[in-house]
Amino acid sequence: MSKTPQAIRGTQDIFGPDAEAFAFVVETFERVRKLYRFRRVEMPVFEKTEVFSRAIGETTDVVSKEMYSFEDRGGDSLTLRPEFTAGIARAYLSNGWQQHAPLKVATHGPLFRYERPQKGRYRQFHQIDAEIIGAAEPQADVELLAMADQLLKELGIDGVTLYLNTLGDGDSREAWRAALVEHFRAVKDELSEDSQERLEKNPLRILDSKDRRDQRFVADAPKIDQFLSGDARAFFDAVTSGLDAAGVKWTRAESLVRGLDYYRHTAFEFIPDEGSEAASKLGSQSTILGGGRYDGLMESLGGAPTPAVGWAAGIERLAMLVGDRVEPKADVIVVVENDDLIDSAIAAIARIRAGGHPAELMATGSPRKRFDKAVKAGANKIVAFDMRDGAEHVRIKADDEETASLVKLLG
RNA sequence: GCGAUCGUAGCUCAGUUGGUUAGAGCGCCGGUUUGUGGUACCGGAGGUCGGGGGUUCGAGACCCCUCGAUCGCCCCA
Repeated sequence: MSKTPQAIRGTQDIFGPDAEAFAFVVETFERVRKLYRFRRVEMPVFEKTEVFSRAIGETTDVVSKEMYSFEDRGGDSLTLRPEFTAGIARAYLSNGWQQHAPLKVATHGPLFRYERPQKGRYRQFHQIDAEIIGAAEPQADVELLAMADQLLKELGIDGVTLYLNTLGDGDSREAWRAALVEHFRAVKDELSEDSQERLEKNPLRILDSKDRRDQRFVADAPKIDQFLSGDARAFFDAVTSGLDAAGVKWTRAESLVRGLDYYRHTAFEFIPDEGSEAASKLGSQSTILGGGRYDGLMESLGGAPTPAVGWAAGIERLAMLVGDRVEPKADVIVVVENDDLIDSAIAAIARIRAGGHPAELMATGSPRKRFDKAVKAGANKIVAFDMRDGAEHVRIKADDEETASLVKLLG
């Protein structure tokens, strides 16, 4: 038994270039979110278990086997949030945020899912999230997708395609689902074991099965388009024409479905193109940003029918795609080459930092090697304190203009 | 939850069919050298070989268990 405790499986200690990439994703999201006028919200990390079980659906994998649920000291069943949407919906209802509708909100933070860890999949992971609540218009879907598209562009991520589908309204979705069950039940024995199970729990999922045995029957499976009501079709057409107008490229994916029960109408995922650099960085975790419309969710939490759309993206997955970000170098390094001058150096670096320059003090280790360490650290401005002829001597290594401004700063 | 591969200094790795005191490079610390500079040389610290058990005269290596990482399935962001 080793004496130092190990980190919990599936958690990460993010440091160095990885932490810089993580911060870059969050900072870029914050900037883009303001561009689209989404308001910032902070949400609890845990909720009553029923918030998730009712909103997401009892039969989903997330609820039935991936939640971190526990009883608190008062005997209530609580759950560490496995996603943002259900908690935001609960907050919308319990705080009377209807008065702000249509409400555009954004947040980010940790989520928890008890899954087998893999590259790009963790038990504590982090998402950025954007929601528009109380907006029934297809323009809301368009705005949300335009924001996602711009975010990915500003992160410098390319080789990614937006796949778009509609699940229709509640009636369309149910009719389609029933037809799918009928279609696949006829050939049940020839389906993969996984899909035979999906037939009962989540028949839509059979459509994106990777198993060859299933794919034979997927090709001629009923299409959602056959079941779309006139309104549902008009809604989807409005979304796609809005995307075209916004300059957002998209691809129709008829078999794209979402795992959670609450989705209606628009469903979408941003997925790296096969064979692209992005795809190889992500391994088998292909979706980097996904979401859709969830008009039925509020009712499952006891609220009035409320239309809403949202998406979430995994920060770790995005960070893998933006690549290593170098930690910024110090603007100025103050080197103490003689320990008697430490106080002079402390006074100097205080002024430099007050002047707005990121600065580092180099005053440990062999005095003779400190200057070399400063040079090696890559600072372009170095202020060195040393004794020369029995008196304090300050040397500045920088170009002339910078030297002048440093001299002024140091008085 | 299922299947597979892998765990040796801080990092990247070597370590012969099982055989003395487990090594190298980089990094770190110290000394000398250089002295408007990222040099060179010398020295040092740092490993219960992921953890536990077993086989053996002897295990870093072989076997079992366990923990973790990675890859695929499932699921998802």
